[in-house]
Amino acid sequence: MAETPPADPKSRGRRSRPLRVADAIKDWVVEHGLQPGDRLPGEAELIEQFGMSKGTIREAMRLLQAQGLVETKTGPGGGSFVGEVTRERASALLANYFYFRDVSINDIYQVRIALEPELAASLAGKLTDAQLAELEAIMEHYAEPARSAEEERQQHVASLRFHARLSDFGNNALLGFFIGFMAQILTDLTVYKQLYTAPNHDLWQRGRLHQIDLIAALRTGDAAKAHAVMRSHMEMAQSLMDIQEAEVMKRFIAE
Amino acid sequence: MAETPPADPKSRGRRSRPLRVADAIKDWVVEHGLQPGDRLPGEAELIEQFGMSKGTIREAMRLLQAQGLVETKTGPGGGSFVGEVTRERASALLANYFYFRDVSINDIYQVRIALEPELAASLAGKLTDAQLAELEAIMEHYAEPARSAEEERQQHVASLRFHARLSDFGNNALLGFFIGFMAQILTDLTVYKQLYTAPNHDLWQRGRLHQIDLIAALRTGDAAKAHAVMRSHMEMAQSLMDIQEAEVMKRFIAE
DNA sequence: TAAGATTTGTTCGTATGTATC
DNA sequence: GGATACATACGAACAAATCTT
Repeated sequence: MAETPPADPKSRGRRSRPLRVADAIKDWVVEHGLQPGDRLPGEAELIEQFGMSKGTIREAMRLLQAQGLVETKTGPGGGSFVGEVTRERASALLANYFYFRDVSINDIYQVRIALEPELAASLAGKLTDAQLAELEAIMEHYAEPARSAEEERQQHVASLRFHARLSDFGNNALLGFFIGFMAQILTDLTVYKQLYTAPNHDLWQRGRLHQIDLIAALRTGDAAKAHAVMRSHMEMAQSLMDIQEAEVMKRFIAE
Repeated sequence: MAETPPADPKSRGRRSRPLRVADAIKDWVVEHGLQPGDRLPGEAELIEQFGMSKGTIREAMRLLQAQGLVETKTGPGGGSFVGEVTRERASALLANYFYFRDVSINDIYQVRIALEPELAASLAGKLTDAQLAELEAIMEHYAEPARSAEEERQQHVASLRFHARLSDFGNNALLGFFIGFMAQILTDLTVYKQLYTAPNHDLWQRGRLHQIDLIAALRTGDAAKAHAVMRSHMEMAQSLMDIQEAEVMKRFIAE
């Protein structure tokens, strides 16, 4: 695991005890190659090992818990365990980074336009029938044009889920996370703000046709076609959002 | 800010007190629109406000500290302050997500190939003379071919810094973070493992020419050229790494 | 169902460390 | 250097959760 950078670089030597204990435990996990679910020493043992008080040890565990690196359970058989950082938590922690930074919808789409076609192309011909069926099932949520702002919003969330699922199907965890993260941000935004409140039959139809073409290209394994269709789809979505220069990501997320 | 998702979704109601306090403080920060550096209530005040013990409050602060959301200082005028999540910390937290997942060098390059040309194109004609000069200064670190494995490694780190700086110059914080994150991962990898240990004069020359062409295109504002050159550069780098199917990101990073 | 064992969760009082004035 | 205002750390006790019998 990576060392947590100190907030103040000059405070190298005078890091607090919980911080040092947390680092030591991380190193210990790495050196012993512990896997998610593996047990960590209990509070009592750590108190003895480090020669520190219970409170200090517990603060160290909270530091690790907030990062998703450990989970604790009470009761017999309980204790602290190595945790696998979930996608949700990683998204939440990363979203905090952008909280005080200005990220516009256009910024998000600049990245989506570059990444999503790449994903689509790499997935062409690689999806199972079950996966294709799942994508088609999601599309059923917007088989009919929306009749209200609320329905429009629900459909937009569903279409973002389409992209998030697609990103799960690849075998590139990095690409999958980046795409899923952006879908998550846009979803939160859709739910919180009154974005996408104007049902537009024409755009609905074109967006749906895009996805139908995309599924077809994915099924037949036409990577170039999948890339082109996804690119058109993204560009259309971007122009749709272009008006919305709202601020984005004005919330936190973490444990 | 975003709520920290519980490790176990079913444990909605029985979240521990430090967790609930941390969430309450986050909400309080958001609702009051506090900015980085703004003061949070002191321990004593929080103890009274929440009606909880000092230990519980402190554990809550550790949860927030690990996420980079607060910083604490001792002494008069000290206390807890709203913190801005640094790029380093966000990178570290995100790297933890990938610790137990397999991310290959090829995976990283699939994303780089999609993103870096996009960045280069969007920056064409937008850089100041000072920024261009800084990039050229970095290139000086590999003006001559490496004569040893160690020099080769240093040059590779420097060339990654080139890309990281370039990503800082854009005004898209999202794109900048993604690119900088990948450069960071590759840098750590270069330092830790014996990657890039075979000096290769031919590849060194081609890589350097790429960057010279890139600078020229950025200066003249030729977006298409910048895109193409960066794409070639990335593809060459990828083929260079292709042999290295080593596992990546086998370390943690956080506070 | 109930009791007991185990482990984390929480409190309180006190003392120490640290930075500012 | 001393006083002040904070966070930091310790220790003992008790509470709550959960597994086993």
